[in-house]
Amino acid sequence: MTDELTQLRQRFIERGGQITQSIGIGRVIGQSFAHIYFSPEPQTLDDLTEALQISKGSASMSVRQLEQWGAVRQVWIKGERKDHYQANDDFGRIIRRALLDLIGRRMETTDTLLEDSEAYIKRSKTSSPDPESKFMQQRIKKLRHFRDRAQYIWDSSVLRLLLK
Amino acid sequence: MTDELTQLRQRFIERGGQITQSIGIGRVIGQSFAHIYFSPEPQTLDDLTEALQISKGSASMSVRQLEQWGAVRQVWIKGERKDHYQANDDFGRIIRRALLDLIGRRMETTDTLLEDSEAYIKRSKTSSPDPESKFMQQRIKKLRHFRDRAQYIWDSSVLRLLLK
DNA sequence: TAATACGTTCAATATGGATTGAATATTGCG
DNA sequence: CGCAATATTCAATCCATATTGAACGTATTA
Repeated sequence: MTDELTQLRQRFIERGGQITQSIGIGRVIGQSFAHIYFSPEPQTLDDLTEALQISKGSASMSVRQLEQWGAVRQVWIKGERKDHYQANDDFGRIIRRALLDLIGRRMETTDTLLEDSEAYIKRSKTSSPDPESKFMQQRIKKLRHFRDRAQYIWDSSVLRLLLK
Repeated sequence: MTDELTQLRQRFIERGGQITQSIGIGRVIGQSFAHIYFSPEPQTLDDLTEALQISKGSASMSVRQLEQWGAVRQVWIKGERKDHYQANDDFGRIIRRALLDLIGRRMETTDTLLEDSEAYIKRSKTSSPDPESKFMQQRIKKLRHFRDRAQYIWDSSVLRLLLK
C-alpha cells in the first residue's frame, strides 16, 4: 500500500476515535471500526491490539459492541483458530441500531416519574387548588405532551429515514 | 407546596441531571433547567447555587448555555439587581436548537479528510490499480455517499419534524 | 468616584466512566 | 480427556472533562 494511502487510513482511524469519543461512547470503538473498515482482510483481536496499541480487553469489548450494532461480523477462516472480523458498510443500518440502543435505553427509565406525577395530579383534582400546585400541574402536563410526541416521532419517522 | 409535590420536583431535578449527564453535556445543565422549569417564580443564580448545591461558576455557565439554546430567558424584575431567569416550555424548539448546536459542531470538522481522500482517488485513477488501492477507493466512496445522505436527511427532515 | 453587588472567566481540581491486564472461562485439537 | 490457544470478565487504574472558586470584570448606587 502506498504511503499516502497508509496515511489517509491512519487519519480515518484517528478521526473515528475522535467522533465516538465526542459522542461519549469511548475512543476505542471508533478506532476499532475504522481499522476494520479500512482493512481488506478480516482482522483479529490481536491485529487490533497491535494496530491501535490497546489492551486485549479493550479490543474484545469494542468488537463485541460493534457486533451488537451490526457494524462488524465474524467470519471463519479455515485453519485459523482466532476470530476474524470484517466490517459492514451499510451505515444506515449501523447507525439505526446504535441509536435505537443508545436512545432507547434512555427513554425507558424516565417513565415512572411521569406516571407518578400524573397519579398525583389525578388525586389532587379534588382537593383545593393552591396556585403552586396548579403551576406544577401545568408544567407536568406540558412535559408529558412533549414526551408523547417525541416518542411518536421517534417511533414513526426517524428510524425509517435512517434505515434506507 | 405539599410534601409530595416537593418530592416530585426533586425527582425531576435529579432525573434532569441524569439525562444531561448521560448524553455527555454535564449534570448541572439538566438540573438547572429542571429547577427553573419547576419554579413558579423566576430564579437567580444564587437560587441555583443554593437549591442545587453548585458553585457560582457552574450556575453562571449552565444558565448561559441554556439561554443559548433558548431553554431559559432572562426577565427583569423591578427593584432587583440580580438577573432572573424563567423557563421556556416549548421543548421542540429547545431540543432543535441544542441538536443543531451539538451535532452541527461535529459535522463541520470531518470534511477535509474526505476531501483529501477524494483528491487522492482522482489522482490515482491514472496509475496502476493495485488491489489494496482499489479496495480503499471503494470504501472511501461508500463513506462519502453515506455522509452526503446523512447531511441531506439532517438538513431536510429531522429539524422540521422536531420543530413543531 | 468609591463602594458594593453581581456576573464571568479560567487554571486547578474532582469525578465519572473508559481502559487496562491479570485472572478466569471458553474453544479447538490431538 | 488434557493441553494450548484464544476470548472474556471485572476490579483497579487512568484520563478526559465537568466542576469549582478565587480573581477579575462590570454594572449600579449614593
